Amino acid sequence: MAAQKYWLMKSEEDEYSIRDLRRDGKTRWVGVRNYEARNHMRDDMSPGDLILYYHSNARPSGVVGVARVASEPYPDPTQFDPESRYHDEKATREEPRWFLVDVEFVEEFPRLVPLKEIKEHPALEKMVLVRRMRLSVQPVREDEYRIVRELAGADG
DNA sequence: GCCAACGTTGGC
DNA sequence: GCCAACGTTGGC
Repeated sequence: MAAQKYWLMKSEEDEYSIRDLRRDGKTRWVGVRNYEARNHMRDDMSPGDLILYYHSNARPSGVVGVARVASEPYPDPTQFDPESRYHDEKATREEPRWFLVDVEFVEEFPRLVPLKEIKEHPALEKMVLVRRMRLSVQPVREDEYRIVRELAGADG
């Protein structure tokens, strides 16, 4: 049994919020078009990994809940679809460029943990979220995951 | 809506 | 392979 892994994934609140994920139960994480984010999904994610769900472009932005990786990585079908906003004309089915995983709802926190609070927390200063802007899929350490959940007032 | 950060593209 | 131009992310 492999060690439990943790991630943080960003979604614009207006685009696909944690309420949308709760309603749907599960969704394809389509539209990631950044290589580093893709590599995390394609190379390192496994079913059962836990995800801090982050609302960007929100008021305020922050971590709002937990989701779980619910599939093995596979090619993002929107890259092949000329009608999609995520279409990539350089991608082929023989050589897909973009990969994703399915993500399922686990919990919405009693309260949002604002980015500001994460930035100011001494034990969270090494979080990728704090150190790197503009990375929508990123690894999280177990202690960071635990602290964020505590800040959110989540049970367990 | 503004704009800084920063990843990607393409000319050379 | 460098790097300027460009486009996007995402906080505020």
